[in-house]
Amino acid sequence: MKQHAVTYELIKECRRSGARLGRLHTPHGTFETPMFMPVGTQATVKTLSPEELYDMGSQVILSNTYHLFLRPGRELVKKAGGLHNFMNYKLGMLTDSGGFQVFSLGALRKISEEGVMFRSHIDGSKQFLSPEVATAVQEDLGADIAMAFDECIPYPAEHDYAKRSTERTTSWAQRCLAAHTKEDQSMFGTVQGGMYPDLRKLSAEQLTELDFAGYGIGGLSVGEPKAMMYDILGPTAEALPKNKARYLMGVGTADCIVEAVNLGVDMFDCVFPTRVARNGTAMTNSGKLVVRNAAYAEDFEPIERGCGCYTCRNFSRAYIRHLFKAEEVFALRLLSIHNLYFLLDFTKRIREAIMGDRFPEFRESFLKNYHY
RNA sequence: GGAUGGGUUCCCGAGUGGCUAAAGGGAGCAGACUGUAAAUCUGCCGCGUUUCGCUUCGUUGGUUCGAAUCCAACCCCAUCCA
Repeated sequence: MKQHAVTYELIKECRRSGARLGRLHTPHGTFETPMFMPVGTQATVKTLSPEELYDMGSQVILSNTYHLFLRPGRELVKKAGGLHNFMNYKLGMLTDSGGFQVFSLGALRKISEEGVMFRSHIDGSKQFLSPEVATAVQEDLGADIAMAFDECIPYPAEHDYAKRSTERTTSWAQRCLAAHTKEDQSMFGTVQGGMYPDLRKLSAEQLTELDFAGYGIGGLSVGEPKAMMYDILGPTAEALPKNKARYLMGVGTADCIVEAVNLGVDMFDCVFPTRVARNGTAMTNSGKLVVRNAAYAEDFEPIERGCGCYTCRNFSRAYIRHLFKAEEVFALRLLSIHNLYFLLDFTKRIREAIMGDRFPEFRESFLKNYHY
């Protein structure tokens, strides 16, 4: 077994659920799990400064290989001294491999065993991403964690296709590891397998053998019912080694996070809080609140009473709604701050609950009060 | 006082005899958003008992099988002339 630059330390397991309390040791610090990672696709968490992220308790953040590869390009980021220097974020960083773009840019791409041909959504030019290219680009970007290049398939998908795709993800994972040389960076593999338990199990086993530093669970929350996601997630997480971090990719919302923690997941990322914020929706302990709606025109309460975020400490629903109606950019910032704070604080409360041996109670009371 | 242009659904604005409850935009209202092609997208937007009925295009009256569209008078608005 090789020495990884990023390691997971299991601190405590909940005795009445799958929840785990842990620490992620990285070249840029040690971080606590379960953890939510804000997404900064293009080397910026949209609308926010690094200082604002630190203030809300942000630990590891995400950036995206595909997007930075297209613009500004790997050479430029490398010349800048890597992503940390380029965007001046001093804590943990993870780059997604571009595997999700294989899914989300479905109309603009062609997959082969060798890799994926993309038609750039920016200028239409042809671009090629393979396990080797994605790994090399991620080494140039220099995040603490690089993700193996995978294929994220849509839901629904035929078993036959899911099987071939899962096998491809495994062979791509091998190629990624073989190509990876950067010593102060670790690589996580990504489990696929669609909504098929047999494929999930196979994928988890094959990737575990490859001894990645941690494991992403991909291909979930792509449109399937939540119950199905949990059904797949539980066994998948269980099939992964206990001494490695488990990262449910692309999730999400508070209810999904608490359920996934319950099933043994340690890390999360999602565009949901920031995207939804820019579209006028706030996340709260009782579910979403569309602050843009007329109901809040004269509501001078904060988004959520008792919330410690900058937005809630200083501004009312009525004010934020006004900013949205007037299309003022401050509105986007205020809700982005609140939503990220909410999830970061939420995972903190989850950690405290696990530590205090009351995670099942925490989960139950949270879900009871939460409206979808 | 005279001349010309004009008054269209919350606003702007198209429409000049039937295919018009009336284009398009704005405003308003609501919904969606889960490893970011997203400060985006979608729907509603005269009223109602909603595959049908009713009311509406400055006002009143008229022509016509049929009028926002044609005619008359009147009331407003804009510009110009006195």
